[in-house]
Amino acid sequence: MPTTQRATNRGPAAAGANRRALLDAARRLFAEHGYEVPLSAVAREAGVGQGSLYRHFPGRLDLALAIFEDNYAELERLAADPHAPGAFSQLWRRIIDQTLESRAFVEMVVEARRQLPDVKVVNRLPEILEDPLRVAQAAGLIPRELSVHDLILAHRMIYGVIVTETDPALARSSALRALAMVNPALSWSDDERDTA
Amino acid sequence: MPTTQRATNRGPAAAGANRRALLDAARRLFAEHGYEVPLSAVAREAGVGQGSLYRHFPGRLDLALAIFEDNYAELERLAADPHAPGAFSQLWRRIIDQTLESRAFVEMVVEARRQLPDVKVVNRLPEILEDPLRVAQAAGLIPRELSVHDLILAHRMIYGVIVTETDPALARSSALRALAMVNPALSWSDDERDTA
Amino acid sequence: MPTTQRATNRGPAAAGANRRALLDAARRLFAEHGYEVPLSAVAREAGVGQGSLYRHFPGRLDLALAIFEDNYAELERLAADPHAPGAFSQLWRRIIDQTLESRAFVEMVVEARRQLPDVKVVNRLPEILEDPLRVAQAAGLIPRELSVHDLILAHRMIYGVIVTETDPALARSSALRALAMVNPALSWSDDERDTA
Amino acid sequence: MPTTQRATNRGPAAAGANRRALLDAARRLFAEHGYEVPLSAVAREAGVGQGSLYRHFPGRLDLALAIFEDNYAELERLAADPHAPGAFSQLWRRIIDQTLESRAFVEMVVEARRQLPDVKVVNRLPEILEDPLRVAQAAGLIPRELSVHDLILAHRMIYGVIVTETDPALARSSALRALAMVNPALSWSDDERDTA
DNA sequence: GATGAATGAGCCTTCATTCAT
DNA sequence: AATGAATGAAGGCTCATTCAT
Repeated sequence: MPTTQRATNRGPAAAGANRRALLDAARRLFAEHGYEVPLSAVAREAGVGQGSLYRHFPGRLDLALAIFEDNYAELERLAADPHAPGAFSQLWRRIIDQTLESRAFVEMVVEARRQLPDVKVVNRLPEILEDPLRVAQAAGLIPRELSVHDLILAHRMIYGVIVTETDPALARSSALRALAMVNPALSWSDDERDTA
Repeated sequence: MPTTQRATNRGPAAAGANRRALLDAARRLFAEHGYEVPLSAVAREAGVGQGSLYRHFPGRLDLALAIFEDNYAELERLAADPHAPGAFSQLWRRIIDQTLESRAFVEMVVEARRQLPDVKVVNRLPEILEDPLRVAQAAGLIPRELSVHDLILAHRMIYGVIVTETDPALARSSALRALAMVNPALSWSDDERDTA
Repeated sequence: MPTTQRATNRGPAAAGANRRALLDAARRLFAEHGYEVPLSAVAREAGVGQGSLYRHFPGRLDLALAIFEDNYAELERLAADPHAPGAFSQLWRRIIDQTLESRAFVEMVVEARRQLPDVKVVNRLPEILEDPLRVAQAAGLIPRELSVHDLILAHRMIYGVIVTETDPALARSSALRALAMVNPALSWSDDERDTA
Repeated sequence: MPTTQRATNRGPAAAGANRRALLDAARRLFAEHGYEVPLSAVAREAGVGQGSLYRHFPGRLDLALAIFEDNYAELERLAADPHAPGAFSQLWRRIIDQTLESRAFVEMVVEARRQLPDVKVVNRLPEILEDPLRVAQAAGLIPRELSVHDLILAHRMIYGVIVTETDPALARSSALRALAMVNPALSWSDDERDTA
């Protein structure tokens, strides 16, 4: 039961970089081929050995959760200063954009929930949205009747629109149209230059 | 996990019955375990040999499409008489209920779309909804500003809500809440006895 | 996720033959390379697909238990007629010979016991030996003071001798020497022609 | 499952200590989980880096041989003064006890022999036993007809008994019973306090 | 036609071994 | 000299698909 002769080994130095590469690869491949891509493909795409993938992320779910984590972290940065001008609007757009970027998200959420006994996959959006929403409502930018929970429900609805979109190129405009149906204040005209 | 245990080799006789059994089994297992259940499990659940499964449905997708077909057929029956009282309302509810019954639908649609070059998975809802909607609008039951495409978009939104619901028991009420957000005329109070 | 093109498929007819081929291959490879041989090697040696191996024997242990079973079955045949002349002596020799044939037996037993919660790997030797031993004692061939349990202990001792033998060619004579040490009535002179 | 948690990188200082820690860990894990425990587990249990394990012991076998070595060294200390009262008896008991302590010994021996062309795994028991045995025989404590080789054969028999024992708690008494069968002079009554 | 065993590609995972730090 | 991450071969297992009966 002997083993092998390897080629390159960039040593433990690559540890951090590998983790990042794996996350990026996973994000890319999940988006492109769905949540069920072979993990071996993720390792290959990341330019990393199978073993390293497993060291960093013992299971597919850990990869998914780490991506969630990243996304949440970005949103939390955006939500950190609720009084900045356009804080809510930027935050909300970013949430929708993240969803557009990862069509596989639904599958991930579904699977994550199927597999994790209970909490674990906490929805952190409520806390993230709370302050920015209040400020935006005080400024009259968002109708008072919209609660944080309404927004989260709206977000889930957008998931549905995105994931059922035949042509990826249309996903964004469909999502905006859907948002407008829910409440015009939650949508925006996407005139090519990402204007609000 | 077998639910429907058929007896033994019933010979060529059971030809038609097998098809039904397979569809039922697939519907059940897709709902319970997701679109990716082993096809062998479907055959087993149907009490049918592996080979028969393949004769009737050469691939997973064919199974999914046949289920779509069934659903559409049911809806078309409902839409056949647009002037029957409550025609639109019943049709619309059934659409939502079908969606609730098959949480795996999203995955199926997604996968079906990913794999089929183009058409093939035609969305037949537009024709189905057209007449009943017009009649309902004429009767003042549904606002004029809602187009067939709006309804289809709403349907896709409901997909999202259902599939992201943590607790299956809450799926229905979340869906209704979401519909109400889109347009109150599309929702209904679900007072336990499925009343409209 | 399509699959493959196979070469030969002798159909379900081969079912029984495959099982036998797998058992034979396992017996051979366990003996030659120890209990930890790759199961894939067993399948290859048996000229059978990986999947068939798993259908017949879901785990390594099932293979081991089936081999035990075979051995026991042979011994039970031998023990069936305790009054046949030389019944005990033949039975006892066969037990020792089986042990010589499968040096990997110790590992198997050890592993089987490590993995199976409790009983399951029943030692069937007591019942097998009981009647033949009594008859042999009545005939004055075996000393009265040897109980069935003593024989089983002796058998375990022989295991130890066989498995620790450096040169396989010496295993048999070492075992006989060991038996003679325990009790001369349990050994025999092995003058090339398997005489008792 | 870590038992011995060492602190952190203690630098080149701990050179010698590491070797000891590795041996202890290996002895423990071999006994607990069998000879095939992952070497990484040994390193972890020893609180030592993977690399250090390899520096000290290039392969699994080296670890096993070092353990043998330790055992032999202890026995040689005991055999150093054959005329001390009870020298043989203590030596013999210790041999049996060592065997009881490492049930994995059989596997190790078997594997060691399988892998090493020839000598290398020298059996040092003959020299160790020689003088103490002669003295004990002269004193009438051990029958003259027992040769050193008989003792070694008896030892191998005890291996078999120990390794096939289902319940580890019974291993010792089974071994003693077996020894008594071989020759009462080789056994002893183990009345709880390890008395001879 | 139905049946169910057979097949084997491919994925997940483990672990011996190397090597930058 | 120690550390621990990286590497990749290899083995276990699953499952889509075929095919003799």
